[in-house]
Amino acid sequence: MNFWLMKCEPAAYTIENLERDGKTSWEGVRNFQARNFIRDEMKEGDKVLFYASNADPSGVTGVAKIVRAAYPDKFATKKGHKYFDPRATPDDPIWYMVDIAFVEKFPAIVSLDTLKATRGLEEMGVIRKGNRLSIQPVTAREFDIVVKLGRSGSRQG
DNA sequence: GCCAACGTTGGC
DNA sequence: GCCAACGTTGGC
Repeated sequence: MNFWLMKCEPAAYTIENLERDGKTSWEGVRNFQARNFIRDEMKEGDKVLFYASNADPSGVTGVAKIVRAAYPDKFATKKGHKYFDPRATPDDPIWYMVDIAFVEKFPAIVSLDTLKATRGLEEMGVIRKGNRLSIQPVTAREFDIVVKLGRSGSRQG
């Protein structure tokens, strides 16, 4: 099983939205590195740290899981849609999406400050300056540390 | 809202 | 294939 961190701005979608919806599709990834993770490595059952970006504060708000592995991002071929990409065709969809389901919401956000201050998370991409990748792999150990922090409801770790 | 960092595009 | 310009991300 693989572990991931997926970013989303609260203005677009939150862990509360996911709790309400139960599951959702994750379309609109338009970065090749992130696309490759989705297409080649994400598998049903993989666990996801749900990260709120551009938030106050930014941080991990809960856990989700992959319930459907990569399939073509249908919005890429939908003319007029904001995710439309004229290069995408049914034969070569270019972009892929997955479905994720709600697992748990943390009692308090694990803020970026906390992630940066926590021993064992030094290698996480999300704490590195300038890393804008919206989908990042995390190790099982990093995943466990963040989930423990989240369940404890501690802001300081 | 600012702007640094970075990925992508396109002229050459 | 280089690299400047451009657009986007995302912390602050």
